[in-house]
Order: sequence, then C-alpha cells, then structure tokens
Amino acid sequence: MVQHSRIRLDGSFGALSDATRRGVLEQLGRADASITDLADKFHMTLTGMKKHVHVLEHAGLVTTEKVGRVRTCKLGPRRLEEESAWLERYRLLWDARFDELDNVVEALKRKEK
Amino acid sequence: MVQHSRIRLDGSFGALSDATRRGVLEQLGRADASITDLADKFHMTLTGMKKHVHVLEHAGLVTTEKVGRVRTCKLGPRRLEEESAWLERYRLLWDARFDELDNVVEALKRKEK
DNA sequence: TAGATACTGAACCACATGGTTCAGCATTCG
DNA sequence: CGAATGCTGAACCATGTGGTTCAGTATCTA
Repeated sequence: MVQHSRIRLDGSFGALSDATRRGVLEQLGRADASITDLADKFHMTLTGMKKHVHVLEHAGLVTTEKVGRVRTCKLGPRRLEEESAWLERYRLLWDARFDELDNVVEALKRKEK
Repeated sequence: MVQHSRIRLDGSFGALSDATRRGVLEQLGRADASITDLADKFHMTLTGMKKHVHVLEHAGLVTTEKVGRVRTCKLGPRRLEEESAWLERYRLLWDARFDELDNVVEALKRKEK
C-alpha cells in the first residue's frame, strides 16, 4: 500500500516535472487530441510527443484509444488527489515548523527581558 | 514570468518525484537535521544524500547552513503554493471536462427518446 | 598534537530522459 | 490501385539521475 502510493507519486510528480507534459494536460483539458495535433502544437516530432504521451498514460493522467490510424488522447481517470493531499500535508508541516520557530523567537524575547 | 514559473515547477515537481526527497522533507518538517543524520535515516552514503539535499535546495524547498563542520538542513522558504495552485487548476479542468462529457451523454439520451 | 568526525569533490557506473532520424506498417482518400 | 496520412519501433545522442567509492580538507575532542 505504502509502496504502491510511493510509486504512484514518483510517476505522477515525475510526469508533471516537464513543461511540455503539463501543457499537454492543459490542452487535453480543452479538447481531446491526436498525437499529430499535440506534436504540432508543441513543435516536436511525432515520436517525441508519443513518448511524452506514454509517460502521461503510464502515470494514469491520460488515456488513449486508436481508431483507424488515429490515436486519440484524452484526460485519464486520475484527478491528482493523492498529489494534492501530499502537498496539503506538506504545507501543514511547513506551517507547524514555522510556528514552532515563532515560539522559539518568542521565548528568546521573553528571556531577554 | 511565465518562463520563471515554468522552470520553478519543473524543479519542484522534479524534486518531489523521488521518494527519498519527499521523505527528507517530511523529516525536516519534524526537526532540522545534518547531512549525516539524513544519510543514516535513509540508509545511504553522505555523498548520495548531499546530492538529494542539493536538488531540494536548488528547488527552494530546503536551506542549509554550515556551522563548524556540520551542515544543518531546514525547510526552505517555499510552501509549494504554485504547485498546489497548478494541481487545483488541473482538477477544475478535469471536472469541467467530465461535466462536458456528462452533458454529451445527456444530450445523446435525449436524442434517443 | 593525534585521531575521530563531518563534509566535499572528482570520478565512475548503469540507467532514464528528452529529443532526433529513418524505415516501416496500416489506413484512408482520390 | 497508388499516394498521402498517422502512427510505431529501433537506433542513436547528449545530458541528467541516483547511487557508489576514494581521496581529500576542515573541525572538533581527548
């Protein structure tokens, strides 16, 4: 379970760490697209784009279906919930950490008096 | 500006795409730590851990300070706000996309009648 | 001062990433 | 049928990643 989640986060954060792939996701949010559409939009060869799509598909962020000679890409089933949750948890941690720091500062101030 | 943000997201999502680095962040949320502390905790050489810390530092997620022979690592200034915002925006997109799909399904249903 | 401790840098390794080109294959169109 | 279109796979390339070892340097401690 932990393993599973770890691997998922590796994959999805990794997928999001590239501007082209984030762009593809935003694009697919507006409309489904073929590999050719995406390759044109992002000024890249078909083969190059196919690799990006593969990464996104592997991360569950995109699904594709080939009909005739066209492979159509759509947004996948994952809503990045775990990823949002991780970030949210981190921000709580961060806040707590800095609150603690504030407390230390406060304590020092009191000592000074 | 856009460029700047793009690069930041590349760096931070990239930093988060590794389980060890996410672990280091969680650890530093509990307490500051030296490179040695972290290397021990994650069963890795000092040199290996130093590289992870460097990636986190480069992404603004960790700051370090060397006092004497010890380099102490703490959480950095960035709270992953842009990253949260990106994910949130994506989820809105995702919802809109699937709502649209629902509408299409509804429209088809109406046509069938 | 000697030795232990903590980090640093260089070099290396296997493998992944982000791209390309080129040579196909399958499908569609005229 | 023949040509154009859309994708696919293999091979290649430069660079990055995640780790190691080894050989230092700097700092503490006894």
